[in-house]
Amino acid sequence: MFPTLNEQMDIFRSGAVDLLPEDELVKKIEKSVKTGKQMIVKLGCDPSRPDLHIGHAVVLSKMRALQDLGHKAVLIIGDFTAMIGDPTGKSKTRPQLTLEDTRVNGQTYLDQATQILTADRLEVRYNSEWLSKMDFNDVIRLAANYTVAQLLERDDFNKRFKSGTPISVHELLYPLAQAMDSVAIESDIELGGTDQKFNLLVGRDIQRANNVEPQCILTMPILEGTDGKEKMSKSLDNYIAFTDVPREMFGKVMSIPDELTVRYFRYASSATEEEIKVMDEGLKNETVHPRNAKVQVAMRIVDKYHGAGAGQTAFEEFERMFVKKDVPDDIEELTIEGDAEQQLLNVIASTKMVGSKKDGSRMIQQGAVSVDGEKVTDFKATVDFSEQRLIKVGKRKFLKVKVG
RNA sequence: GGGCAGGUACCGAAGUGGUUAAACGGGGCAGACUGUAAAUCUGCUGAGCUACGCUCUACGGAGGUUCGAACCCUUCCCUGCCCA
Repeated sequence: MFPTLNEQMDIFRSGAVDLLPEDELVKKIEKSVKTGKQMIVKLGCDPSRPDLHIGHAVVLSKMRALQDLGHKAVLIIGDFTAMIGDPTGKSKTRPQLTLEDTRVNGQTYLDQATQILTADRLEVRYNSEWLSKMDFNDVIRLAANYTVAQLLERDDFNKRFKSGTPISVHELLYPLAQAMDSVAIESDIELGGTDQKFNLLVGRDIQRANNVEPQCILTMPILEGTDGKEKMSKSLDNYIAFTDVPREMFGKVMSIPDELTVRYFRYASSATEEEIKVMDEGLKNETVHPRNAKVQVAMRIVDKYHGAGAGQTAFEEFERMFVKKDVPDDIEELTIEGDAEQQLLNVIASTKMVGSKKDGSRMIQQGAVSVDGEKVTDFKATVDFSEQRLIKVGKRKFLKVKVG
């Protein structure tokens, strides 16, 4: 019923950065094949910011691949740990959320994650289920399993400690809380980004201390954001969200630095190893134009989230908009109240096309605003809105407005 | 508990009584350019006002001194370091 060991190992290894300890994993797989019992694959997620981007998809796709092998995926929604606020990669402590907030976010997260995961062989657990039941005794017993020096090995804590940035005690508890998740569900393997390596490894120690067979860990690369420098994250605004409309998604992929094209192809689209190889070689020996390669990647990514064919449409629209400097065809239309003749500044401010009136007047003076293709530079100008007018602010903001 | 150093706009960081909506850097936005929303160059970057000037809000919080405070004083809160 399960594929053979070698076939499975190929899937496990593909694209992974760390797979530790490999010999333990081999034993687990052998046991699973022999007994016909599925392995428990854990993935923890942080519902404090539930908008998934394609960086998250790297790990989720791996999870999906393991589901397809026949293993059981357990998605842990860290509603309890989100109240602590995972300090990962942050120089500052995150805001703490209420349990209620995290529940709502958890559902949103789940809705998006299931775009990649299959509902078969999927179990969703909230970690407040067991963490909220622990009393102070339990916490002390848990904390006794780890030393401060061990926790300070974690890169993030280490940096903060050395630079004198505050670390609260509750943050130190975060890896331990997460490790308790592994105890609770008795996971065989836990997935995560490379930034989670430390946390995942803590899981092994805490499982062992609780007489649970230690999990293996599998880490996937962290995808760079569209700026090509930092990791993709919402706070850096260099992300491509699952929910981005095709046009946005396509454009954002086009904006990544050329060197990242193949990486995005491998980790963000569903390309096969063969396809990746072809593109990589084509770019290296210059038989493939970098732009065309990127277009291909962009189309594949759009297809992945918006269905086959969506990429092609997005591409055509992109061409029209940027290469031919034309306007897109699905512009939002808005009907406003009042007189036919209205001040343009008021209109763009009230429709949120600009941040404030002050901001809007700056935009107009900079020549960033046009009406029906005519640039407007007088911020006191009025426009007759009895007919529908096409307003453009900056490069990408369009709105059709008329008085109704 | 004691000592020292700090808390400035989205972030980092100057400024230590008036010419400070606050230097500079990063980020963001816009314009030009580009295969690209990359790179580069240039400009803008608190808000309101029918407005090239005026008003309001702002330098951890609250008071105070002063004609006038981010800058001085009091007090409170927060952070780091050292000693105990």
